[in-house]
Amino acid sequence: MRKKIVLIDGHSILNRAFYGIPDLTNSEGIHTNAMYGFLNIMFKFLDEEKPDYLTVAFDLPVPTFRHVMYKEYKGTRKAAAPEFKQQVPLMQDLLRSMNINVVTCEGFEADDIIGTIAKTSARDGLDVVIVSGDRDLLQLCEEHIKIRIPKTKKGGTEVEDYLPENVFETYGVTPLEFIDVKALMGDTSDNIPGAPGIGEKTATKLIAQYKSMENVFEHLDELKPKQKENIGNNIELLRQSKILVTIKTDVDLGFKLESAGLDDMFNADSYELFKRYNFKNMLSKFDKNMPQKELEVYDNFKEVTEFSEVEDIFNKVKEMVESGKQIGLAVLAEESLSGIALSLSDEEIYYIPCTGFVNENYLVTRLREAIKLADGRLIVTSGLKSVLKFLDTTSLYEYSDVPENAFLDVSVGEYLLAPNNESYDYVALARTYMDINVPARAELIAKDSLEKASQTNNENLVKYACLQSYIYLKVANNILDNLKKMDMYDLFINMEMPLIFVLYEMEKQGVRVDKQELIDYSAVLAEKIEALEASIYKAAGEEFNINSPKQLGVILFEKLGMPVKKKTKSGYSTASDVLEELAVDYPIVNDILEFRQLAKLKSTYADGLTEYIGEDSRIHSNFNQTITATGRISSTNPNLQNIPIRMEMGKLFRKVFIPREGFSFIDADYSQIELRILAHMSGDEKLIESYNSDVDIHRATASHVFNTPLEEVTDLQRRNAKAVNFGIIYGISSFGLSKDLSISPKEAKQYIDQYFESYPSIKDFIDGLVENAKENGYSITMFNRRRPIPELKASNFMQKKFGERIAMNAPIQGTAADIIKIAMIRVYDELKKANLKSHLVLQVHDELLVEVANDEIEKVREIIEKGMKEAAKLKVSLEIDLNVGKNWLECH
DNA sequence: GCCGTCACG
DNA sequence: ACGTACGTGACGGCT
Repeated sequence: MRKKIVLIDGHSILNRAFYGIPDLTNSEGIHTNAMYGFLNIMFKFLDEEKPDYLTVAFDLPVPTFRHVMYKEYKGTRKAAAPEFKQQVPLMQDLLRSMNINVVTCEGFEADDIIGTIAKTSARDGLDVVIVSGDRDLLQLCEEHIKIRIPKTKKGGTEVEDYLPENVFETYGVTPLEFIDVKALMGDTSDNIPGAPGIGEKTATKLIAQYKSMENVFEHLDELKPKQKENIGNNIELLRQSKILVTIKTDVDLGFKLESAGLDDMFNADSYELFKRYNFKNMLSKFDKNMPQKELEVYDNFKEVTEFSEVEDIFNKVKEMVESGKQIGLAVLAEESLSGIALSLSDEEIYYIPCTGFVNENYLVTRLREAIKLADGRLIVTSGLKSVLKFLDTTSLYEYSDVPENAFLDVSVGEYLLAPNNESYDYVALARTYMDINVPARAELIAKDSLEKASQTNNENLVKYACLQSYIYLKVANNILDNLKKMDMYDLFINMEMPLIFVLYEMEKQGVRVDKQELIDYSAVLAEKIEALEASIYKAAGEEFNINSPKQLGVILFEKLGMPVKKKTKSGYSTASDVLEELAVDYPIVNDILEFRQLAKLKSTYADGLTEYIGEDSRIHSNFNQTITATGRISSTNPNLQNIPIRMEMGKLFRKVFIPREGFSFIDADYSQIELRILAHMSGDEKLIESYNSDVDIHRATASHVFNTPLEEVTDLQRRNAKAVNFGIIYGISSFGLSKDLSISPKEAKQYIDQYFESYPSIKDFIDGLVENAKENGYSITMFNRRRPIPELKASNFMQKKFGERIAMNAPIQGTAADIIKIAMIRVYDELKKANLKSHLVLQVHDELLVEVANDEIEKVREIIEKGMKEAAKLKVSLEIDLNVGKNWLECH
């Protein structure tokens, strides 16, 4: 068997990866997309070729012999993007860390290195595979030298493979003749001139016929007069071109095959770098090489079913908790409880399945006994909100006897430390804090439910459970230390941890929805939609799927010939702002707009919400605490934070949200909380004064900006001022404002300039926000919540601007999120303390909806008012609008 | 699984 | 020149 060597054209593959993979940045702001793409391509080829040897060749950033002989060589090539450049040396270091042979050679290019190694290796009896993004290398092709050119197509990479016969099929010339083709036609990207007027077609034809450039020179008389002139007048230049495009195969490299062996690619050094660059899905490659750390622990995972043993474990847990020691807890529950895992130490990690005498009641009882003994945050877990569900489902106990401060939720803690992350599960925590890559749920128990997994693959289920409890316990103090270091311990302990209990209660309570009303409304919508459909089909002259932007685009812009105002990546934009413009001239478009609106209402709200109404006539949506980068909470399954309010047709959905019998709703929302926060944080006297004198804030802004007495501010001026106020909060840009107000960016800029002239301290404030964020790499709220902004380090103009807008917005939006979280906790605590039946049901960013017992309305009104208004002490007052009603529409 | 669209703050 | 306002989630269509 011939041995095989793979040769990679480092620069060209890295470059291809850079443009093929969207920008990626690690937490330090280092761009990693090219490296990531390179590794993907490299692993793919290693996998396919299974070579014995591997070498990656790179250019050096110094002139080569080509530059010396022809000073215009690569002259017009524009400088590479800095995001690319910075990755070149990093890539080389990364490869070296993987013990991969990286070769460079002063005075020569990567092509020459590859050419030399390829030819010598082939001569020495190896199979050679060259991987490059560049067709220039095709000239190296021969029986045992294959060229592979990866192409990034959407849906994966395709590879073009070239052996000599493929080169001939594709180009009609042999690999060696390819050099002459190239010399004749030139190469604009390398600034090689070639003969004027001779392109790829002609050059190929001539070489196919005459076999070499020199032979073409011999037969100039047989050419067309123009070609004869173009080539004949440039013979010297063309000879030089040929030297330039000929890849050297005799460079003195001192290449040793032994040093190109593949050995120990996945070692501790490379692991560090993979982790640093956040190549998460590649870390599993290290598994079989670095298992030591994990295996030890896996051996200590133990399933315990013997009743007396379970008793012993719980007794030990109680002892530990009593003496102030932390334990790790993971609860495995879906429809029902499968079991719990307890981690007491590195040696004692137990999975206790829920079976036999060890039933749910038993487990809950014993666990609660331990929790009640905890003085301090000793019960370490993740997803505490769902753990509470398990602790609460028993009929044996009152849930409220469990002390809140017994728990520590490591995922919520990690969210504060890195709110941009997408996951805070045990896999992510193990990577971040323990440098290990542990199997994810999907790897252990596939798509099975937990119940099914316990029957089919119990061993993996035990591993899944124990791993979690083990990791939670392991990382807890690291996370606490980091929170303290970053001054977020208070935020964690006094805001995020207590909030878990509030959100749990809200989810548990849910909100009542009138199912029949929803179903009826769906039917009404269906009827209207059908009528609109008929009218649209008639106007279009055919039936089509109006919900398909693609089909709709064809009808509107091709068949009906409407002017194209805006395009998307994949075709014509049919977004509502575009359609609204068209509606003036084409009445059919109004029907389409209405159809869209009603279709949305029907699918998302009428039919969508109906699905979620439970046996208790209530919707129990999920409030997620670890999603947003700014600190807001989000709502899913269903999303109850985007129930319509602005449009008449949509509003009606608020009517189906109703309180239970004997209860009412109180809805309270902050009045312009973000602008008030801006007033406070900036300390701007004018804005503070406006709020303290209780004038309409947008009117006051208009008065200042347009230099008009308050009473004379026109509606238009007020509207403009309002838009500017929003703009300030979003991170102002003249372009965004101009779009919002349908004015020119120039006019928008004037408004902004005028605003900043009127409010200089606000300008200073937001400039300061950006400046601080640039200096620190993150923004910060009044309550110390951080948001890292890696975008600020981008050299891409757009991205940096985006980072700047985030830096302006995040502290304001985040502080508002902090404040309403405080309010929620206070309202929750007060309701509980007063032993009231009323409870929070929804939070919509600046609004709280409370289901209130009819005999508690006045008390609860006071609690809400106090809780919200006094949630933070600002330089301006926090005002709320509060209403009582019999449905959500009525009280908002 | 991504895109375009649109619902909310 | 670049080509956008900040933060979310769900749906239908399409690949």
